[in-house]
Amino acid sequence: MVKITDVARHAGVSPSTVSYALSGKRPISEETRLRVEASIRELGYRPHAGARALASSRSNVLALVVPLRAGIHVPVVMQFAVSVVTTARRHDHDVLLLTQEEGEDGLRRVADTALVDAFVVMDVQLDDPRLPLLRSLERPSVMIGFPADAEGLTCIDLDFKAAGEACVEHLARLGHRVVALVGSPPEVYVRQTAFAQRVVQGFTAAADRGRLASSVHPCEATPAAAREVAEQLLREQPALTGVVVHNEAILEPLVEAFEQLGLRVPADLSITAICPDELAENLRVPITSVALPSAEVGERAVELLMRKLDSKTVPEATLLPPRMTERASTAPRNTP
Amino acid sequence: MVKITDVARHAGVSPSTVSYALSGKRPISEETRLRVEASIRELGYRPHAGARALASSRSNVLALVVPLRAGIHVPVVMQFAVSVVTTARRHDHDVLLLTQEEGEDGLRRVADTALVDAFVVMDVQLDDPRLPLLRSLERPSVMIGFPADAEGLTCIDLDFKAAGEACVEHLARLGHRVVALVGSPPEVYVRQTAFAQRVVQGFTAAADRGRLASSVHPCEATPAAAREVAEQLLREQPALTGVVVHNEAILEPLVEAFEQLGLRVPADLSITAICPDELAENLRVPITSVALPSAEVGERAVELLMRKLDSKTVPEATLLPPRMTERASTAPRNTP
DNA sequence: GTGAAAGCGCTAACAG
DNA sequence: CTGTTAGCGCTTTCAC
Repeated sequence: MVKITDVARHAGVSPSTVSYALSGKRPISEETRLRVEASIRELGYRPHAGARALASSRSNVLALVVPLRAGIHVPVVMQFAVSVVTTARRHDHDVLLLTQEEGEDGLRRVADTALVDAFVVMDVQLDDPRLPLLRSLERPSVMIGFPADAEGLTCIDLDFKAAGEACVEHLARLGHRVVALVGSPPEVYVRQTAFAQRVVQGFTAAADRGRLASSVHPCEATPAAAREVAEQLLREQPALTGVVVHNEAILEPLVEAFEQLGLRVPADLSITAICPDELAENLRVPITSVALPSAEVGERAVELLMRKLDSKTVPEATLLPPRMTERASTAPRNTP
Repeated sequence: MVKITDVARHAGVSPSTVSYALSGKRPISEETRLRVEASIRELGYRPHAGARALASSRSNVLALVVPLRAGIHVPVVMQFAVSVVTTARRHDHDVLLLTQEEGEDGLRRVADTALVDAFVVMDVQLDDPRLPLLRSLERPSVMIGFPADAEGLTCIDLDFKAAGEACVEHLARLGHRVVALVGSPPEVYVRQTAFAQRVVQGFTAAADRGRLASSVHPCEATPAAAREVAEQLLREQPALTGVVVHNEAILEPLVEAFEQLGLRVPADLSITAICPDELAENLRVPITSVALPSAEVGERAVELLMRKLDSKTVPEATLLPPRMTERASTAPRNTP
């Protein structure tokens, strides 16, 4: 294994000069820097991560905490993860994957052993049990999602309330007067996951403001459940002409179910969704949707974390504004 | 931060004794061990990961290499990942997430910096460009999937050939004589991913052996593509009564498409799949399937890796035998 | 069964 | 602008 002293000798400088040439933490003359860089390349030198972590008390590793509870849409989680890794690498950091089997102990463990420098925490609940720990840990963290009390924490997410509002307002503009929200599985609400609730808030507030009749329907993530909800809606709300879907897993079967029940989309029923663009684009009827910007959220989360690691201040709350794309699933209300 | 010398002082022993009490690498008297353990607990001592890695040249971190190419089913990848993390933790290891943005350089980097001790490599292609590197790296690796030439490597996967055979044999036993395989997206075959090809091999071989008429149909991972394949099959193979599906994303829409085209499952058409049990169970018509044992593969992969890290020998190839579960989607051929 | 001490490879004062 | 050097906290010979 080639080490820093080998490089130093080869370049005719001291180890500290090599170290500083690498870190840029003090000025190095153009000439020696080039010589050091050449030696590094020639010898194929790679600094030992452990030695570095020990000497600098920085591991350059972030922990990504992925609980993977029931009712979450896995592809979205994966997109987050990929974008977190990609962005972390751009900042010369690696990513340690932490699932929730160990619970909060896992967080404490990797923090206490100095395995990681900071945390990206996903799937945050309104009353998340990890909050006290994250506040007490001496390492910075960024949460993807908002708890009820975010005091002293850094959070980022799509503005789900505004997303819910945007969907309703879009339908209202098209003349729809009776709308329904088909939401996440019941357990997601029971668990008090913030984002699901905020969609409901936005949906309801916008409907009330616009004097639309509205109702909310949690829905399991199975095609069968989707069909049931479709039937129920038709039965109980015959005047319904606008639907907002906030449940990736059942978007496709729900649309199919409505059509099988004799409703044409968008002629008889307008449908909008809050979901990844990729999903909305690829259905048989492309769906007007507010994008779930997983990649952007992951990227921004890591960038916030990097600023915190540099002891810079960051906003406590970052809400990404909803971005709606009109596709083939919404149309003006068919007034007979 | 509490360190090993603090614990040593508190317990009235030397640092090395604390270290050995922790690692068990040399005998410690019951009495001192208990005293050391008590001190550790009392002081809340956690060994510094970097210091440990530096002194022992073991980081106790595995790299999980997840390429995330097009055409792979994300939930399955996630299941692998979770099971890899869980099993690694059981063996006192953590998991670093490596996507393929960096390509092979990423592997080399984390190996050369001693960030990780070993690799779990997913989504292996028949002619995988990472193979030479993995062979040359001084760190052990286990591949999930089989390349064309696995010489000198350790591989594990479901026996996809046997899985393809099992599906055909099941249909043959039920009296079906004309069968089709609806496979993965074309890019998966073009890329020469081993598992997709092996399903085709097994499917075709078993069909030939049983003198069944058979055909193979790659299919994009979209509902629209599923509908097209269904229509095509009905048009071109009117005698078709048995279908094997190896494409998680389109299983549900394909079944729906067949039924909308007037075929009842299983009365007119028997369907079997190679997919996660969870998917097969939750369709409106539960599907007879060979399980994709993601969790087991991930677990076994890590266990192989642990044996290699202990310099024990392991089999080069581990093929998990297919396990078929009969559900509601297959029935004896309806002989009019 | 236990202790002393020499590193592991790097960073960051401190010194010039 | 560069070199010298003292650790960072742990493991592991070597010695008893």
